[in-house]
Amino acid sequence: MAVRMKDIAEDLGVSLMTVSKALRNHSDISQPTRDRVLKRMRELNYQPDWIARSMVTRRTYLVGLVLPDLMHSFFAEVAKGVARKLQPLGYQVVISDTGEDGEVEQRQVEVLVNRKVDGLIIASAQRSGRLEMFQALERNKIPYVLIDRMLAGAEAHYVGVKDDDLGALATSHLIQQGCRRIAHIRGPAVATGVGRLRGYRRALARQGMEVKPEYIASGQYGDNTGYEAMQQLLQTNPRPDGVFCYNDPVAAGAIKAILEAGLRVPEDIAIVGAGNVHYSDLLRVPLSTVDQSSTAIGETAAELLSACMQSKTPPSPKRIFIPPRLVVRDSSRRRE
Amino acid sequence: MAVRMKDIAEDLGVSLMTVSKALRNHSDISQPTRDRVLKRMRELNYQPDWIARSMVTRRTYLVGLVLPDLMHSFFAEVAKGVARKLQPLGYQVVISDTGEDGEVEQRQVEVLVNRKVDGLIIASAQRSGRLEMFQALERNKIPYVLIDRMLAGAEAHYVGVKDDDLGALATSHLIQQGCRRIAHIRGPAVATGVGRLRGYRRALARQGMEVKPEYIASGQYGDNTGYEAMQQLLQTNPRPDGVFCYNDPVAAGAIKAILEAGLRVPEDIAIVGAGNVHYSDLLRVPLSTVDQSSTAIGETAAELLSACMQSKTPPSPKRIFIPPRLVVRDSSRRRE
DNA sequence: CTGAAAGCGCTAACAG
DNA sequence: CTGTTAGCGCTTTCAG
Repeated sequence: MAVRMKDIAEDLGVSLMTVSKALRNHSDISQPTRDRVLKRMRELNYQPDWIARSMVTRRTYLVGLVLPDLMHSFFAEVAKGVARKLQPLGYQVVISDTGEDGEVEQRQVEVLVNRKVDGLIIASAQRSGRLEMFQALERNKIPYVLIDRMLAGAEAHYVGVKDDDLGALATSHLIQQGCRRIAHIRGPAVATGVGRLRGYRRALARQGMEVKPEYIASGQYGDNTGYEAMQQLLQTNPRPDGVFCYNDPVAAGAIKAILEAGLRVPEDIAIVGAGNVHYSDLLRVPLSTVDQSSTAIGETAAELLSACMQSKTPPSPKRIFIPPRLVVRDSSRRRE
Repeated sequence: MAVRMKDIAEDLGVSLMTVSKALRNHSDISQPTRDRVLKRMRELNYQPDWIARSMVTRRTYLVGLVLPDLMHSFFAEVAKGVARKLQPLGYQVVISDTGEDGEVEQRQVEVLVNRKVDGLIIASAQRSGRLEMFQALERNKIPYVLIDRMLAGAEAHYVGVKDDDLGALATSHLIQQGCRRIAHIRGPAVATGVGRLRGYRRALARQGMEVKPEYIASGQYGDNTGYEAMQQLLQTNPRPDGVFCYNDPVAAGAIKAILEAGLRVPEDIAIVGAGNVHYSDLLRVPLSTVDQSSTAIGETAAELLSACMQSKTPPSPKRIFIPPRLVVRDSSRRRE
């Protein structure tokens, strides 16, 4: 069927080995022979069988990308960044959507490991402290890079923002806009959720403002949860005049709830999200948010992983922090 | 390193073949032996080496999913549907984002074919008439299913809506809402773009309404293009009172342009999009749209492909049409 | 510089 | 029912 090295070798009257070496630019082969072989390869449109090659080299040039939710455009953008960097190097990216479920994630990672991926990039849905999966990866010497969500205790490579800073940045902005009763719709119990909450607390504390428990509502990561959490916050008395939301979808849901209640954004309640999803600008009220440079995260993680896969000895864990960037749109603009 | 069949065989004092057969539930093996083998496999946590297996079976259990844009949540949803169906069958899905570029698509498909995927699901960015890629797939006997965008002339499996019907449905709805000057922001020159335009024309013709060339603006597939196309439409005189947009992102951009011009949606101009992206409900004006059952498309395509990959002889091309469903929200509601 | 030998881990085909 | 033989297409090792 397809052309094999053997065919080319016989065709040219050389040995199979000569062909193999010529293909891979091995040094111990004469220029004329190499040229002759390469020329014939091109003519016959020879394509190396990577399966056969993998069998002996034990490398697949497959990389797993494990994400909580592809529908969240933040992660779709990360995926683009990863693919853009890795494909030119000959890697194929296999995406796994875990649906923000730690158990599913563990199974998916196992599948990818059985698939013999050369490395993994993971935005983990593991609750903090659940390190088994990563320990297993280390035992098996499979290089991996965490993105977006750092795992306390994991001696792993990480690329993403410092969530404390992100939370503090968003919250401080609300304070500057004149908000005095600032609430937070918090995310899941992963690093991002926990860190942003911590940043929110830190910013309030720094201003000597009180952190009221009833002002911390539990959303998750989707717009429907933001909608519900906001309805709950609207019941408090006095109600908040500013809300920092875990992410943009949650913020979009929150805005919907506020408008339905007959209140105005930002006049009655100012809103800030996080993630800068690409449609933020098109929402009911254009959404203020904190940009995390999703594409850069993907690209940086890809570069880091590629370095790990190259080097024989695992490099010491690197943490690359991307500075969060405030993007002010209408949803929080109360002062000029 | 990892446990191999050979290890288990020696461990149990049977031949390698016995182990191999037991694993795959071959019939000619006694129940006791099978049990003994399987038990030991579990104990040693044996994982078959799929690369070695692929080498001889010539199947990789890899499926390529080729999409124009992962950021468009319609396609992200399709991807979820595909993965949900295919993963339980042991397939791994490899997603390729072509950026709506036919050339990139061709290269990506080539890469996937070299990767020896067992099959492909493609929402193609090829301009109509560009069939080479598909002919090559057929020559190589690689089963594939087209989704979302049918290709005229391709004798291929297809899952998606009839775009003519979709366009007619949206346009008729605008007519029913009392719009009399209906414009269209058209998409790229792929089946969806062409078909929706045709449906738009058909609906107008059926009502004896004139199709004015200046009412057909060329958007592409992103919100920025919708924004620009709408600005152009606003220059026409008289300006349209209803616009059917190629897809939801385009519609979102159009709404932005209208509001910025100081006009109201839907009172001055009613808008309908297509695709029912998940955030449609959260936009400036909640967006009326035509739902295409993205997840169902993904799942159905996956099932169809899986059938093709199973059967030895290629089944005759099947076309599965999913009925488009109108979702009316505020952006087009002018009458109760 | 070139090539022969050995084998990666598994399965298909057939022999006992 | 069990096992033997012969590869899949390639690379690694080592001898010419």
